[in-house]
Amino acid sequence: MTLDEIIDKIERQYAPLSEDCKSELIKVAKPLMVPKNTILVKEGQYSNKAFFIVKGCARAFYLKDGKDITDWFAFENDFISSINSFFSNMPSPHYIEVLEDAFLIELKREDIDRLSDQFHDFERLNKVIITKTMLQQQERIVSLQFQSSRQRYARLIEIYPNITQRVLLSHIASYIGITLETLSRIRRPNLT
Amino acid sequence: MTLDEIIDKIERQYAPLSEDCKSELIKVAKPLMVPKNTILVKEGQYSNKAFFIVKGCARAFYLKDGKDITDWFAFENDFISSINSFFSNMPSPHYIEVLEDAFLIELKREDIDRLSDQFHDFERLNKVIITKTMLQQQERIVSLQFQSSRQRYARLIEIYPNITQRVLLSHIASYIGITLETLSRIRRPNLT
DNA sequence: CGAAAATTTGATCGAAGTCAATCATTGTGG
DNA sequence: CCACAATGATTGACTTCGATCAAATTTTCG
Repeated sequence: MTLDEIIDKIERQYAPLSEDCKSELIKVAKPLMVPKNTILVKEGQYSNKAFFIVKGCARAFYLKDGKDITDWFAFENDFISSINSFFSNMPSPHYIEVLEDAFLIELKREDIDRLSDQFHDFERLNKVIITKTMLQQQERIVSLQFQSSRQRYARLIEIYPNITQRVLLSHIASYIGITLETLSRIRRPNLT
Repeated sequence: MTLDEIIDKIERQYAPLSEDCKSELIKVAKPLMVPKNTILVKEGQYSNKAFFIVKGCARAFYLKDGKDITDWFAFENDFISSINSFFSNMPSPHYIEVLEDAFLIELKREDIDRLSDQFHDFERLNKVIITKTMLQQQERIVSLQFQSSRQRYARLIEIYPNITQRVLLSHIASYIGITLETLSRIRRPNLT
């Protein structure tokens, strides 16, 4: 898949870009093939990179009292970054880990900011991506606030039907705010 | 406080605007004085309005199985809208209620969209506001996912030191995902 | 194949929920 | 301007969901 085709995909998924903007974007978009288990961003690092996932998947997680807690999953056509570091310029509380051999596009914040200043189109693309993220987070807050662990798991499966084939249950468990053991019990053949 | 002064405030708080953009914005910004307890948006309504709070405060909440659950607080210099309705064009799952006699600025989505198309500046302002919201939500997710109810309450007080004087405890309780009774116990003079 | 990693299962515990009653504060009509 | 009704907050008793600790079992992969 060429960079042109990938950018087309991004445009279809999010918002269109002018030809000028696209040719500038191509100059700074860095294709990246990375094997499973690669750590893209480490805790404590100032990460000014965002990754678009062409193929594969990744997660953001952090270590809280030695426990590994997944905070975000990203699959094909999603972006992932260390949200706090990228947007607030803080040392990243997150790690970002690639979960399957992946094909990514890396973008630096300085390039994103420059293109956003230069092209109204690109600013809009940016806004659309952030808005989508915000809406996903909104749904997640509602889920964490009022749904039982069963309901949260059911909802995750609704959104990502085959997620269990792609990521470890322990990652899913911490993502929906429960322990691995509880998730295992939830998944057990019904004993009504 | 004049509309000009308010727009200055928004610029300082979020992002600057060109003179052209500001004069267009003034044409569509609608000042609004509303008394305490006013419902600005009702559940089921398609709301295409966002409100900037000059003075006073408001909350977004919804009714889940008859229970009133607060999903968002907004104070001076904050924006509030029915997030799903405004951004995804769905019937609003939320109510928006004014909690103190308030001075608001109402903006319609069609105007916001038009100004965003017309002025790169305004698109950026938009993006900055949405980004800020997204980062707040991020913090809230982390809080709901890993902190005890005590920690969540302490954190809320850190962010809004005098919130308890401005909103009901029942609203605070549901916002941090606990019952009113649990909040009451948390607040009780320490019994270590 | 065999060791390490991932998942399941079991037993017990604790934080927060529910239900119910009481206390405190607020605001309105006589 | 007080009385008392309505609303808001606290407290108590009991229950429940999911956490923790501890194996046992299954899967993955070198």
